[in-house]
Amino acid sequence: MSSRGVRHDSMRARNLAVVLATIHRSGPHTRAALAERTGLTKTTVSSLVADLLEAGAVTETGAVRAGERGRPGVAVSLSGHRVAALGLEINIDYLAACVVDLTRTVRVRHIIPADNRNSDPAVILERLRGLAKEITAEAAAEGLRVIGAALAVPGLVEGGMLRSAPHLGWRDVRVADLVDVPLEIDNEANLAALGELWFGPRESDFLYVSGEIGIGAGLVVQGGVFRGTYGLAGELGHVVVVPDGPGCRCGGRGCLEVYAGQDALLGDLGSVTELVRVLESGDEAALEACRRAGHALGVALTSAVHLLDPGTIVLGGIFAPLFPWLSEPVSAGLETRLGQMRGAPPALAVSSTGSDAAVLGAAGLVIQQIIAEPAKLLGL
Amino acid sequence: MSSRGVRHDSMRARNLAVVLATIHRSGPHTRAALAERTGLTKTTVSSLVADLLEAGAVTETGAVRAGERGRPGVAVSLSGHRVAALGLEINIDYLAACVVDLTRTVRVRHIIPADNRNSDPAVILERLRGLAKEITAEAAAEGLRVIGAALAVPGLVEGGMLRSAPHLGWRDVRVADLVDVPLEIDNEANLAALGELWFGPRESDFLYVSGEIGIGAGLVVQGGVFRGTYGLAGELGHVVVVPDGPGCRCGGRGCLEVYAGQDALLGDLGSVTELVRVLESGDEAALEACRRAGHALGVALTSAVHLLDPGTIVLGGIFAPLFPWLSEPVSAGLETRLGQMRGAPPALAVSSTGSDAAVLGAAGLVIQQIIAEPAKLLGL
DNA sequence: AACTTTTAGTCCATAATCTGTACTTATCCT
DNA sequence: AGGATAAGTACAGATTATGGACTAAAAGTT
Repeated sequence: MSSRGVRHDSMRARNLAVVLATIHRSGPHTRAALAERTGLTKTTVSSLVADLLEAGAVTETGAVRAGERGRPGVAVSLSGHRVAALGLEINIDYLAACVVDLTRTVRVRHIIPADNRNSDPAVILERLRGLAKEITAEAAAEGLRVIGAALAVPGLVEGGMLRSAPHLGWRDVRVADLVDVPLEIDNEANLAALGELWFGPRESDFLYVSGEIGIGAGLVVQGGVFRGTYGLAGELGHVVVVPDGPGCRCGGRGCLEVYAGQDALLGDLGSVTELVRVLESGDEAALEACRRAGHALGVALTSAVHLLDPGTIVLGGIFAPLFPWLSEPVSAGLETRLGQMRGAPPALAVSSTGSDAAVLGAAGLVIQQIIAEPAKLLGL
Repeated sequence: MSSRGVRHDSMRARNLAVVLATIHRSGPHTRAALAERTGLTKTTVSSLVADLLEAGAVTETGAVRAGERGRPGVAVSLSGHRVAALGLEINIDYLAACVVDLTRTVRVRHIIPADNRNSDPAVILERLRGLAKEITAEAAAEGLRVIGAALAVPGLVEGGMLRSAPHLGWRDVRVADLVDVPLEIDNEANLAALGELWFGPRESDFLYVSGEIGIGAGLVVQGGVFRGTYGLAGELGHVVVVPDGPGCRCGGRGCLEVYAGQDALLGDLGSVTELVRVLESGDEAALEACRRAGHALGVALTSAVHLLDPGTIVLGGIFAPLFPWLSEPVSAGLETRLGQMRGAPPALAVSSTGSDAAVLGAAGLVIQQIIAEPAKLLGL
């Protein structure tokens, strides 16, 4: 709730953002079409587009004939040639980075396998800094200037600081000076949700369920992630499934994570790939684990639907490859439990962005910021 | 997400709103203080304040000395003398209406007891129309012009239409032409949450839990109510407490409502007042019912806290008079279950607005709109 | 082939609004 | 009484959007 007044310069900044956002949301437009949609005059739009062209945010991409007669307009599209966003991720067993241009095209991508459990933050961050430098240079070779970055971490983030990442064994780590552009830090599940929004087929509001070692969720509302008062919202993994169930590492009992976390699903198996293999061969213990997890997910998601009212539920992370075995029990659970309360339960979908969701979402967050505040980030 | 461009008139409209909102949030200000806080110049603020004075939204209320020396400034405060908001409520056993001025002072208030269960919408709405007319006239006698209204109903609202109100026995009722000013309709729990925000001691984000026959909740985030994709968010009453518990009227099993709804709490007793009396006399069955309800609330709220991350939890409706008996088991449940996950569980508080919360919140919603868009609603 | 219609985009004078400096007003301090 | 300090106002100037006139480019019409 900005309580700052609007001045001439912020009026123009806002109008630049409106034009850019319109192109971003609805594809290439002629200046005339932009004027129509934004309610601004053709003159004003021309002037705004001129600034955006100069800043390299948009390009003119040939003539389009609007109706049958009249002078054809010139389509103005987002430019993939000048500015770009850097996405970074620290996870349990890898470091990842990608550079994405304004058209949401992934231009460069790197993943370094690593065992980051109980690691020294300084060492890992130094390695990540190197990776960022390298990938920024590769982007520069393609003519792209990275103007912002975001970092996804598997833990709780508050005030730009990593408060705790149990699986990394990190506490209160300040991430600064990693790159020489503005850097955002956010939770893996939140950014994976944005990844699904920006690089998947989603259009509207949805709840992204991120199955990793823990289970997180990111609720996307009106193009942004709902974070709650302290940024701790979306902890689906600790929603209560059985009030007197087995103890959970969080101190609670019968949390979803106990039934559907990676450890519960894998049992003795070493990896999700392996689990999928034995599921395909019809292994009864594995099938039963999936049924149990699906049932628990159905219960927790029922509570989540009642509280959050998402339009769609997207299963991601390790739940994505397991979707064929989870989908049935989860949607059955939702259907019988939600029953009379609403027309139909939210649609259940599988994530399309795979394990890249979080890095991609990190880059997407930056692109979102560029489009929301072009004047600030493009130096207009 | 407005995609409309900013023009000169919308710039001014925004600045009027910024000034008014600053006074509303932080009390009377001199023009100089407003300039400081909004980032606008003194000149601009003077001009904006002049318009707001003329529209009757603010008044000058005497001199204030800022520092030690210098000319004293003139405090500009919200005016309670010209414009007002109408709050309306249809509930199971009464109709209510109130007129509130911009200073949040309740100027007129009426409650008509009535048995609205399984009633004819047309009849009740006609009665409400009469009540609205009457109270508007009484406000006019005090010099107040009602410029907007909102209606609280115990049911699901979608697209300005009452989809279903099970306890009234209403379905798909269109409420139009009830009054001759713009009318909003919303769910009782959502508006009660706003009532707590506007007329209670709350400042920041909180989850308002509304105990009535059903149990609803309204999450207040950044001054507004979080509604979800279809406006169905906050159905705390059907969060799963025991996955295989007793069936609920919603079709699910073991919902919170089964354990902590009015029916479960009252047992054979006729009213909450009566329940309080027997609790005070130490009736063991009643105490046990409260403990059970408190335990169930603790479980459901744990899930809610993990998903929504509210700063505070406010118990309202019938939970308010029962707070002395519920507070202990609820906060114990939250504390042990949330344990390691966050610093401390959200504070647990009792609602101060009593059974008026929803009507008051309805009026508060209108005032919120006046303050957010003064140019539109005051005709500037 | 020339003329008309239609739509896109630009030019330029005008209008709306905010800014900044100078000025007036009101109070306290010495 | 004179000076210092802060609030509020006046007015010229700056910024940005508007609106109508103009140019540009295409298709239809005669």
